[in-house]
Amino acid sequence: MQSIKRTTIKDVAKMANVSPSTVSRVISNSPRISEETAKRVKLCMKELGYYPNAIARSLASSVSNTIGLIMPVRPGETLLNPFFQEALRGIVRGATTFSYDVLLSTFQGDEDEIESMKKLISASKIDGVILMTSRVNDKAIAYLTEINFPFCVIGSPLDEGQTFNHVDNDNITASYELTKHLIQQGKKKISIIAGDKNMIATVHRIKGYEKALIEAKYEIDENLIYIGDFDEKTGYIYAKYLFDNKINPDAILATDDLVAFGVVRYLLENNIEIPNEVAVASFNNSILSRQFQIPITSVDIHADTLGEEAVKILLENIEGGNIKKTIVPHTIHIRKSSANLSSHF
Amino acid sequence: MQSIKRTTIKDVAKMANVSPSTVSRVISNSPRISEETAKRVKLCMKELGYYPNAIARSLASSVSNTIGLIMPVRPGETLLNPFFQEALRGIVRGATTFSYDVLLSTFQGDEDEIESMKKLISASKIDGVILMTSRVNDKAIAYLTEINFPFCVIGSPLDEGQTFNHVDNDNITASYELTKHLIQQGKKKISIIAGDKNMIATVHRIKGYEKALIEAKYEIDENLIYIGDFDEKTGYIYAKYLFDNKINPDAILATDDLVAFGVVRYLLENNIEIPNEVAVASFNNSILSRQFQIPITSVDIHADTLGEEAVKILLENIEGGNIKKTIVPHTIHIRKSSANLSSHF
DNA sequence: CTGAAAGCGCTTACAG
DNA sequence: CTGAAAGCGCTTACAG
Repeated sequence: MQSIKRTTIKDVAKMANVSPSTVSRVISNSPRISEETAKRVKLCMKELGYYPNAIARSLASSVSNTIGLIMPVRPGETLLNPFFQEALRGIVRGATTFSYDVLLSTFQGDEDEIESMKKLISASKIDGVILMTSRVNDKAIAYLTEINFPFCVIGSPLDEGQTFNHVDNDNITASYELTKHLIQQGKKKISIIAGDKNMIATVHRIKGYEKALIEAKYEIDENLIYIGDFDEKTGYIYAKYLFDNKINPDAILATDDLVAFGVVRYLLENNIEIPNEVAVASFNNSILSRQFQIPITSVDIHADTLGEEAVKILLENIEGGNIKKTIVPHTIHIRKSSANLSSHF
Repeated sequence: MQSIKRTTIKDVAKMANVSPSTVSRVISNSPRISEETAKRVKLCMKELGYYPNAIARSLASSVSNTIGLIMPVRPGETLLNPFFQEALRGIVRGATTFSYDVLLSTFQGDEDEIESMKKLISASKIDGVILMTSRVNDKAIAYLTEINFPFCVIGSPLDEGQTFNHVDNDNITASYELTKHLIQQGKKKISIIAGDKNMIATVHRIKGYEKALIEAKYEIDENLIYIGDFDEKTGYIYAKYLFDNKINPDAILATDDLVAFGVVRYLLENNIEIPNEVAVASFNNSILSRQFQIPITSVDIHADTLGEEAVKILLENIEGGNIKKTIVPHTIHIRKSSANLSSHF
């Protein structure tokens, strides 16, 4: 098909008896074109089956109408978490609304993160970037800020000192409320098993947990706080550790459903009764948390909304808007893993 | 940052005292450049922090190094199915291996499917397309074949008559084996609840089911065959229908885990014992099928491998290769929903 | 092995 | 309201 001559703006111009400039203006809906001319040109475009070449347009105008999605470190892993899938759904929905495409770009194996980003941006394939996470001392955020390239983070700055476009939940409050719920269930020894310690979300969720403990005048015990990865294994391993070492908490807060699944699996295997002996609660409200062997109390962070809002903020930024943030409200779903429910919630 | 003059091939040429053509050849590793020159040019590129502009390159060479991923009809729905997530993972992995990016493009709301595709291809943003499904009388496949644009389908032709690049499981055999397993469990009245009837996978899975019944000299009963959507609701509704109307099967085969979840939910709510009264089996082996309230027997179709293989075939096709197909072997996981297991499988 | 020149298909000041 | 011309940053025959 490469051999077939493609229809260009020139063909349309010739047929409509106008200049290519005029056709170009019709395509971009320039107001400076007479209605009559516009109508005629549009007719010719349809007649010829003409569609604009986005690449040529990009080169001439430095606009690609494409959002870059950068996945942290290992794409395989990220893509496994249901959170990503949800967020992606929102991003695609948002992008579609505004006629943008989404480019999934990943870091080549051993390449340096910033190097990959430079390459991607210099390639001119994207107008802006959405980062799926924010980390402590995030290099990607620092770099994008430095070169002043439009971006929006799904996540938050560590504290108020730093400012950049972002959408997030109020993770501190969500975790605080979840912990408080466990306290209200009469739990006295609440452990937290968290994912990746470099993620701001992890830091915030631990903070909220501690805030609730302090408020209830519970002691903050280092033996109850564990940090691993965002996976089942982490949950299983630390749950096992807690009981092997007779630390015996009566509640475990996991910072991600996947972690909670590992925790529950350990508890079930060891015939530890949920929620009476040990209550479990977690984050993300993936379909699994609802349908799990034991339905798990979980915070719905509305990842799809986060994704959609991130697109909105990014596009405003591309248009020249100021730095913005959006906080998406969370919803806590209490289920059997943390409460003796009489009926279905 | 728009104001900052970007480093171009000309700057590198000037610094290295060669022509832009030479720099271009160094970038593309042309063998016709002396090692010495290449080395010098590369040094200058690094010095200047030069990265090639992929858009300009695309326009000049008609190659974008980007794969388009076209999602069927409603992006929101597709993205919900774990199959998609798995396949996407494989696609991204495959694309990364060959230094390709992945463009997620979706059909605008009410636009005609082919119209959207024409627009996307004319835009020159992609070198080839991966289609996530194959359907009966698939218009997208027909169109891409007609214009001879490189593509690969995750799915199969309806029969041997049609040929196009594709990767798939042997769905007929997988479904045949799964049904046979239910028969071997002593089940006499096996119902099948299938997703979207326009999908080739659905057609093939029903075919495999019927093949097993015929072989076992069971009657093929229209009252046992139901077709809906790829969702929980479909499973729930038809399970309810089966029992409300006293059809009372002793096994239900679902063509997707999501459908099976609906089936199981109905059975549990109505205190129908699994697997003794009714056995359940399904497809896709999503994490949920393992961890569900009752672990569900499911066929692992290895969607991530399907995605990765689709990329390989597509790239070969872009390079001018012939039409190919790859069949990825499936794995059946027998779980408690269909068999009384003494130990964990 | 290297360079000059044309061209990829658009956009956009500038001029009228 | 419209057009001629330059330019976006590359690639690639063609010539040497």
